[in-house]
Amino acid sequence: MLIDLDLLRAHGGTIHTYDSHDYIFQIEETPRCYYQIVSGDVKLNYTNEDGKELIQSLLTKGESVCELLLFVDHKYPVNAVTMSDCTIMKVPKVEFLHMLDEHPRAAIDVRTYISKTLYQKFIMMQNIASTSAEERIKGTLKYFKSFFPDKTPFSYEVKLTRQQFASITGLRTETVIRTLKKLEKEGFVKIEDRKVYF
DNA sequence: ACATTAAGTGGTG
DNA sequence: CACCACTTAATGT
Repeated sequence: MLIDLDLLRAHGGTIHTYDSHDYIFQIEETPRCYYQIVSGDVKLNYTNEDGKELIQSLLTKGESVCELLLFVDHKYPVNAVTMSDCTIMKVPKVEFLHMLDEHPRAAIDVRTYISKTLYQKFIMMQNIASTSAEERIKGTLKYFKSFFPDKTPFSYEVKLTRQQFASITGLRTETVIRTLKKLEKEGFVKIEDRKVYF
């Protein structure tokens, strides 16, 4: 949990519930609130000029949603879409900023969180900049698993659908499917009941 | 049982 | 690889 819920509540925070596939905010909207996921999964996405969805990042409980936009004067560059039923703590921007002034600990946590996610962005950018689909997928798998404590082979199950995986790597779902099968033959991943283990 | 979504296959450019 | 067409498997109501 990035910031204690009671602290957020004490600064104007309120709980909101969303159904799966709801928009928390959309591209071009002006950021006015801090959002912290209490439960559920959220994706940040946008549609490219070809009409293809590209996922910028995946967020889960405890994380905040595009909080960095509260520190700069820009509109949202992505949509925030729920991927499941969600409950989210929402705090008005002004009160959130006041809270950071009054609680250095929270300010440090936010700074650390932003740094961490920015670092992850660097890693993903390098993965996606790879020329071959195989390297992109390998890199993305390693990236995902890096967040899990169990480092033993095939201990990590990819929870994403092939389609979502494609939207993250910028590849076609057919390419993801075929490459994944190729990686299975190479022993890089294991596939059981259509589930991918790495 | 029927509709919908995801996985998988073949073939073309 | 992307893109298109289509089949098969899995899920949902």
